[in-house]
Amino acid sequence: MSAPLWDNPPMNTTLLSGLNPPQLQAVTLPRQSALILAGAGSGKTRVLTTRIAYLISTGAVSPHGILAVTFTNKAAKEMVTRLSAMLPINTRGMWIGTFHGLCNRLLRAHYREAALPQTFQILDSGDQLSAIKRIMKALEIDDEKYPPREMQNFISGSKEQGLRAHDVEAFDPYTRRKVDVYAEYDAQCQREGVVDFSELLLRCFELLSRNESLRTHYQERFHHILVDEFQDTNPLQYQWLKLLAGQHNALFAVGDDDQSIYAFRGANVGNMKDLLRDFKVEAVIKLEQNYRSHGNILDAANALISNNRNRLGKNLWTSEQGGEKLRVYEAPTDVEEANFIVGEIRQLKTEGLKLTEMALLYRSNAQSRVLEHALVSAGLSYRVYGGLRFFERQEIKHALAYLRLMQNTDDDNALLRIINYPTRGIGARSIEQIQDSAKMHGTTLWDAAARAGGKVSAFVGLIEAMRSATSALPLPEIMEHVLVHSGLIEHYQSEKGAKKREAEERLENLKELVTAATLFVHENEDDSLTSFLTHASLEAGEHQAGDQDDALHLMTVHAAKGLEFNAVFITGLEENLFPHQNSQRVDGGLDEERRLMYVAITRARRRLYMSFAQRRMLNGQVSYGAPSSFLKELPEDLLQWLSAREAPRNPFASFGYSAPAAPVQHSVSSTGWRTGQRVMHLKFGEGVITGVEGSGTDGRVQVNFKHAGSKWLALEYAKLTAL
DNA sequence: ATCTATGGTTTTTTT
DNA sequence: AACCATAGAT
Repeated sequence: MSAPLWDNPPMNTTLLSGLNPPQLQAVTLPRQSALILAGAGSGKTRVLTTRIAYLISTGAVSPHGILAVTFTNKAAKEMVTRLSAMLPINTRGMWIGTFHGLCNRLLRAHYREAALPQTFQILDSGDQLSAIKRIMKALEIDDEKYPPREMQNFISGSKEQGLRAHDVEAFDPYTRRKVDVYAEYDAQCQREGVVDFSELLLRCFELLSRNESLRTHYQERFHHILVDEFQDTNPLQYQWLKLLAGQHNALFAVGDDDQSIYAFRGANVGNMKDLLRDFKVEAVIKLEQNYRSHGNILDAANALISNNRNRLGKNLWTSEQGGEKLRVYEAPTDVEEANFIVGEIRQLKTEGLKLTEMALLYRSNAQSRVLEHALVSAGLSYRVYGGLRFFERQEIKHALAYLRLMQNTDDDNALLRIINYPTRGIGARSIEQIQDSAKMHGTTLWDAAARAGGKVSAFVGLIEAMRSATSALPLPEIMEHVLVHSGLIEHYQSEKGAKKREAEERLENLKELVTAATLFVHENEDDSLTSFLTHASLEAGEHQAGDQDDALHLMTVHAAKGLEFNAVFITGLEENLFPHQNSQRVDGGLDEERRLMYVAITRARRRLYMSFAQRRMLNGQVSYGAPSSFLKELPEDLLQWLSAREAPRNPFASFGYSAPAAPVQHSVSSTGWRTGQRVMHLKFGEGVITGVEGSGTDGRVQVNFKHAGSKWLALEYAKLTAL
């Protein structure tokens, strides 16, 4: 253990300074279970990390005795970073991580007891779905009647409740069939030595509940368990925590019921009330002072969330009263909404606000397209968070599948993915034969393939050759070898025509994969292939380069939780989009959407824009939407409408309320040009109007050209064509 | 066996 | 608009 730092606790002056009374109370609480109700922007992360630092530096516990759980890798990383800044300790060996990451760690350490192969691999949701499809085909189940996606939700959902197939109550034949698939799926995963996300948790839970000595060992070790975003825990996670806490340990849970936005994934806010009961919690501390947002923003958020029932009750306040009003903009179309936003961003930029200080939020990933397009035309740099992650790209998954198969030949999923990619003359017919043979002999596909001849045995030979050629190589070189000898590189290089560009990007990504491997080897003690593959599954999205650039943040509202920005744009505030249509089918769905809106609003420190469009492209066709009902739930006197309300273009739509007309911004000026208009110039080429001055032919316009940059042009001379 | 065209379906949010 | 699965063409 590290030297006792608790001889001279300097934290009373530095560590604890600046905490408000409830924060201080939470941080210095004696060892007992507690629930900290921490509102948005109330210093939740600070309290959590400071408490850990406090416990360690006062000698209450050694770093070894702490278990800190978060939901995202980002949050875990943040905690570690802050902690190392507060304390001169090595955070490396500490158990700080996500539920999935920690369970993985535990299962790796006790793989035998958990009945898993040492190098078990993790299926991401895509892998899981294809595994399920495979099972369904084998069981000859009609995928019209049983959509694979639904099956996936059923299986994951059951696991998140802590239910194995035989635990699920099936009263009707329909459900019984699903249970069959669940059971068969689990058996298949076991055969192949793979686990899905929820299996990590369930397997870990079962391991601890069955194995008393192991359970006791960890219970005695983790004297203090701290959980972030407790409102997002599902029943299984809660049971897992209970198990580790045992009778004697303290569970320090931090959460905000108003920010519970993952019920669709099995999260159960009810866990907060259960915690109070199960742990006989006496310390409920509310952090209600918000240090983030101006008063108007907070007032709007509070007004909105007050429409929800069954809240634990919290009153968020700030000493920063007032501030700007919330700006609301109604655009005719999604494209014009995007152009408006671009205009505002430019303005904010000239006022000195950095792009990184601004965020563009939307309800669903598909909405980023239009926004991105406008940003590209305007030459503004941005960064999309979430969406398709690096390790989820098909070329990356293909490359990794080779590695997985090389390491674990039982992995049928991996084999099927690459046996004919790139194409090597093994078609559907051959694959079927292999599957039949495997079934008949009761072996894995790999063994069946090894028995076959011709092209199939050539494939088997290829994998084996790669394995022996790379067995002694460091990770990045293994990677390179596989990329070349699998034929992936050549395959993408030979792509031409329409797919050329796409293939080039894929090649770039493959190169990037080698870089990622190199980086991984440098940063991790355990630089084994298994470890890297685990990293790829568990931290698929964390791979973000160029964070230091001044770039705008684009992300879903979900992804924005926990973040804050000086200026925030909430876009697509239309009924059926936000709140989302599908939420109406679910019990309590609207309340969850409202909490989501609450999260969105409370991301903003100073300025908040909310916009919507009368018309937008949705699923490939034009749709007309009414303004989001959430806008009506915001106090009118906190809002500033930026657009005059035009008559709705849709004769069938009638928006039930009107707002005071405000000066129109970005309207067509007397020059005949308006900002956001795409134009063509004979010499400079394509561009977008970003500013208009003067009137008639005396005026001039500012155009940002794709290639020639930004220029002011006198209308009298410049020949501009509208695009 | 593989490529291409077609048509039907789809997307909410994610560790 | 993009993705997928399947049928038909090569």
